[in-house]
Amino acid sequence: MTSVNSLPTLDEVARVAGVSRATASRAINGGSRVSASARQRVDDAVRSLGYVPNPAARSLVTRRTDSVAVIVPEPDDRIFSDPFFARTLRGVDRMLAANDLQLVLLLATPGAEGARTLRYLSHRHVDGAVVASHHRNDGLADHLVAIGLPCVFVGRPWGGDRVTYVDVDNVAGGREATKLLVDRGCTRIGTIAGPSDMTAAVDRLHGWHEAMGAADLPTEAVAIGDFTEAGGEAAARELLDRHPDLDGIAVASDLMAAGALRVLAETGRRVPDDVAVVGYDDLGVAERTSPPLTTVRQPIVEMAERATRLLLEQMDGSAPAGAMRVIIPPVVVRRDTA
Amino acid sequence: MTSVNSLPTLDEVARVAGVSRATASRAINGGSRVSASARQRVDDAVRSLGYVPNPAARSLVTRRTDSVAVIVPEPDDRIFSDPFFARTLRGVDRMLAANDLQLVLLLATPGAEGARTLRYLSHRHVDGAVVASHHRNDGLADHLVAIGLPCVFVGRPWGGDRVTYVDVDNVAGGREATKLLVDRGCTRIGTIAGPSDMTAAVDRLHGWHEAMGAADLPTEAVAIGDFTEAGGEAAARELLDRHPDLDGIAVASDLMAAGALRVLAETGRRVPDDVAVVGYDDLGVAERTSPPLTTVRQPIVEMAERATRLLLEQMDGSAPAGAMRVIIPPVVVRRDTA
DNA sequence: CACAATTGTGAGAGCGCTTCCACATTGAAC
DNA sequence: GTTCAATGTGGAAGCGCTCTCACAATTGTG
Repeated sequence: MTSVNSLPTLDEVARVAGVSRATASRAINGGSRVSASARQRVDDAVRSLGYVPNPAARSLVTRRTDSVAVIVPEPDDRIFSDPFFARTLRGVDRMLAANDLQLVLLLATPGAEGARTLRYLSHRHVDGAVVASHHRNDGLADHLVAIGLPCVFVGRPWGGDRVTYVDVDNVAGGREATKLLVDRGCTRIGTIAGPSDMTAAVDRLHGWHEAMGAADLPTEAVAIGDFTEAGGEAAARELLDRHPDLDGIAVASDLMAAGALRVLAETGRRVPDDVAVVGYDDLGVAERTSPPLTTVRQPIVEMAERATRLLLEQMDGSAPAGAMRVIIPPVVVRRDTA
Repeated sequence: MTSVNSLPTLDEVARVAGVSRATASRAINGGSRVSASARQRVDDAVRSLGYVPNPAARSLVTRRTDSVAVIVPEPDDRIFSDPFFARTLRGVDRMLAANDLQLVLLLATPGAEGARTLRYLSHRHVDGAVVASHHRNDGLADHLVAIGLPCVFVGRPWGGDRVTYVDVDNVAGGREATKLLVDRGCTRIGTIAGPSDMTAAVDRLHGWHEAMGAADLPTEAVAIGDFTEAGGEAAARELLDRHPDLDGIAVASDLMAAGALRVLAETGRRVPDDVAVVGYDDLGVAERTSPPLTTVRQPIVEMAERATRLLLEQMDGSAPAGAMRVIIPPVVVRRDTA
């Protein structure tokens, strides 16, 4: 009951329960091979002493820490605005909680800070890692493979077949989104792509090119944004400046699309009549734009859960040897902008 | 160099360096009382073996874990939309990183899940805790005090003088915001308050009452929102329904204010000419509403950093005995809605 | 030149826990 | 009644590290 100084140890529990430390340990850890009466006495002792096992001592011998890192290698500003991260965290946490594992969040700003993250991982402070969204050349995948830490990426990583990952089929998503514009009769279709150091952005742009090629349409109208609303605004402005006659835009994220919609409204273009727009993500933003955004759904929470499940399999050794990949088909969500 | 199976231990480092384990340990831990040559040999050995200390073993003897929990006891949906959490995380992480501490994120959904969080904390998996935004009756403050874990709250906790916290003066903030409306000549001023189980919401409402009382204005027009945009929308609708003649609204958060602005636009009211609006938070949302929102700034990142600094003092014993509180004065930010 | 103070070092005792092993007990099988 | 497995139990060996303590080697002081 007293909480100051030196918490009760397993020895004390054993003494109070009148059993050996070994038996007490077994009783506490789901123990098989413990008589009902012993277990009962141990339980009582635990309760009356307020005993809680010392995780350091335990993990010293079990070689497990029962915690998992979520690594978010992202420049600060995006974390604030993008619903992506929060949802990823939620999906992972939900899965971990169900397995009595703790989530350790690593906010890995690139550069010198990144070294800190790598160091932490090397120390085997965690049993595994989920990497949320990573950029080219951050070396994370390589490092994780090198130290042999179980890990899963949410979103296709660069140099991708060495690690397990879960992703939406972004090429197909980009293609479908663009096709929607083609099918409604648009002929001058531009795109606002994401930063070219992220696979999701590259893949969606690739999909756009595929659809444009299939429809025999020109592919000059490309602008790059940074997945933020402000970035989308700037990109839209640039795009419309260069191609004032666009009648359709495929945007690589809803947040950017929201920015683009604002520019379209400002410049007196009606959506979708003058310019049709398709976004990407459908994480809550798309429902709130005006008009509500037609978009491609990324089931982030589900992806995160799936990824975490794969990680758990790696951690308990039940996963097959190589790197696995799970590709989820995209779903187009029709609202009012296309 | 090999990474599979059994990492190198301190013993091996010592052997390779030709010193005792004790000396190796000293050399590695900023050691005083180690000759330059010994230190050099140990450093070389560490490098060549790729040695990293085992944190479990270390914390077993030092009784420190070098990690700090951030507890976010919040229903899921808010975490996604509110910039508050991301910024808090960033402030805390920045401070922890500077002190070589790790951030362990505890997403504590209430109820059964809450028990998991409490259990984790009892286990002394962390050296301290920062609690981000807490609700009445979650018992967190009591529990933390009971187990004697160093902790700091960001935002005034319920039953507040038992734990250290950092907060903006929300009463003053609510008062100033309302006064702004009074001073510009509004006489029929309503408010959209936050949920009454959060101190920030209660305090801001209190400030509103103070300002209204001082100006001798009626205080019937109160609606309650949940700090989300959708909640603000609903509350605004209700408020205008009951009091169609309002000429000013003090809203307890920018997100809710954004919802309210939309309702005002929909119902054909001009802002600020017909109805003036003041928000609260200024975390990026306020700049993007149309028109841009006059609001009260909460310097969240700074608060989080301050809180973390206080926590660190508690952890290293340099803090004074009792519970401390830091109250930051609010700053009104004028834009176009009032 | 004797003595004390300082510095660097290694032996060894734990930190609190899990788990292997050996040793009773017991009950079933023949 | 003997033989064997199954079942509980405790002793004891670590897990990898830090840190106290005793001791040797060095330096400084009178």
